Amino acid sequence: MTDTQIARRFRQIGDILEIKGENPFKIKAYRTACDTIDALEDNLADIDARGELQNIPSFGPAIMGKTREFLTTGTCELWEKIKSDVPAGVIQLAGIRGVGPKVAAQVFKELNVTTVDALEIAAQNGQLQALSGFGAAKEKKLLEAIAAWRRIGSRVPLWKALPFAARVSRVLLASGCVSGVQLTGEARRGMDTLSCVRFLVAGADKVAVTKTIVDQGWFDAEASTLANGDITGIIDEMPVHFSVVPTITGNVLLTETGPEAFVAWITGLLPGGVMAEYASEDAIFEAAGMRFIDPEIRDHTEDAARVGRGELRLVTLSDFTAQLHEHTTWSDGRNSISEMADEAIRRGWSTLGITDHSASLTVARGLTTERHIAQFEELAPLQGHYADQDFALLAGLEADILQDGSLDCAPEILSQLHYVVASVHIRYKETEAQMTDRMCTAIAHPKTRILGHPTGRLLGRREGYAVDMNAIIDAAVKHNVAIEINAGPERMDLCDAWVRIGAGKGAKFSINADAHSINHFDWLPYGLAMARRAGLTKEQVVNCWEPGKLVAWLLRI
DNA sequence: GCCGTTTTCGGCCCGACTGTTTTCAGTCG
Repeated sequence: MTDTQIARRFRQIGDILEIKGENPFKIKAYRTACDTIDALEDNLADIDARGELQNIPSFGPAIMGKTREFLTTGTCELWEKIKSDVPAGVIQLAGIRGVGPKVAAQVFKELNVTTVDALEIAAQNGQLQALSGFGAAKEKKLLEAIAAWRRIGSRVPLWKALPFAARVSRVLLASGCVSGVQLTGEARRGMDTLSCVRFLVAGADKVAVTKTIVDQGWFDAEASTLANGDITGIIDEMPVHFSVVPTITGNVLLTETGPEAFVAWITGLLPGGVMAEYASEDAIFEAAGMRFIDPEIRDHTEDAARVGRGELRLVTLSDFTAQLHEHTTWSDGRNSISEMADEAIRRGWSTLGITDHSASLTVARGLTTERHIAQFEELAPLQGHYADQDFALLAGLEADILQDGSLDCAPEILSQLHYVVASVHIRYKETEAQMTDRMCTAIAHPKTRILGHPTGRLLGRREGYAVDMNAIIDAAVKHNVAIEINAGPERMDLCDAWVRIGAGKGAKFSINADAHSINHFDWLPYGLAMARRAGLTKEQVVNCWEPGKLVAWLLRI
């Protein structure tokens, strides 16, 4: 078995055990094993040959033993025992909001429901009301949840595609017959969700490359090889397309990246209006009399043209001077204040705002007034220490926007803070009018400088709350509050379409990793993707401003 | 299941919300 197949088996074992009602921590252990294997640099067989399996974090005796069974026999005792206990469709049911493992198991056992379609029909026919714990209201909500699941599930979130792409690159490049791997299409253009994950794979021996791809055991079912040698199929429920080419030329890369309208436009600017063979994309743009046009802006030809003419420069990672929305061990973060600050310095930033959760978010150990005072006592000497290094450590707070729109923080604490990131975490299910009022009230608070993850969406999991985003943007502009582009991979919130509208209304933005550990700063490209697709420049992003200007703005000086 | 260790076994995210129930189970953040 390949490592990918072994990882997949561990995930399937976890899924089945969950429906069977096993110990949740055991389930988590199998899922962790899957993620660990996916992230391994080396392959399992080599690691085992060196006798180093036990050195892999999250590998204990049980996972290690089953890994060896998979490596030597292609299966394991536990898998053979449980694999036919729960149909795959039942596991899928648990992905619907409001349906968890218990309900999935219940409808499977009592109604023999094994697919989402069957569950929908059962709900439409009122069959679920016969089950204990079900009533008309729950049945109605379930039908809505299934509709939402269909909307959400129809596209692949970028956060799911990128780690997969990294694995594809690593494995294919190590195979010996592949000379280059490039992610193209919507993913290269930085879209938050994709209709298909597309790759260009280069290799002199096309037959060998194709065989290598198919033999990895990635595909959920049989992959299809098209007439031109391309391979398509479903991997981990993602539509995936591999274009196999001898070398990755500029014209192939440009065409595969798309979109079609952009390719047609740039082709029209080329000599003779024809796309000839170019070694690189740079060569194409040069021939068209343009500078390099970033993939993220290619969906908007007018902006793309401005980039090409050198009139628009999109914000980039190196433009950041600050991060303004960060958590530490004071709430639900994994690193201390000084660890976060040291990391910020290492990354070349000059300002870091510490914004732990507020008291009402008890799950995340939000700061009570007493603990806030204690945090100030820790912060004060650190601020002096870092000031000596020309680094500003700011006392902030991610304050919950309470139901009445007030900030979740005592006035005596609020007055001591440098600024507040105001976010909605609780009571999502208000009407649009209520939520809009609530958020506009929070935006109007003088301490609020950033509106955190404005829509509350979670890609692939949850649609945002109902809110009038036009009214929110107007309020943010009026009160000089920056709208966050949260770079959490599952959030990418605000989305590019609204960022574009906001920018048109003169809004400011703040791109934040919402980091809960020093590694989470690596997420910034997800937020940048939204900003760059919307055509933002560094002037429109407050945490790209020079430190003096930024701090003055934060403090409303 | 794994982990950390008082090297043997308890802790591991826990409380709010919802729709059911008639005191609670399941889901979610």
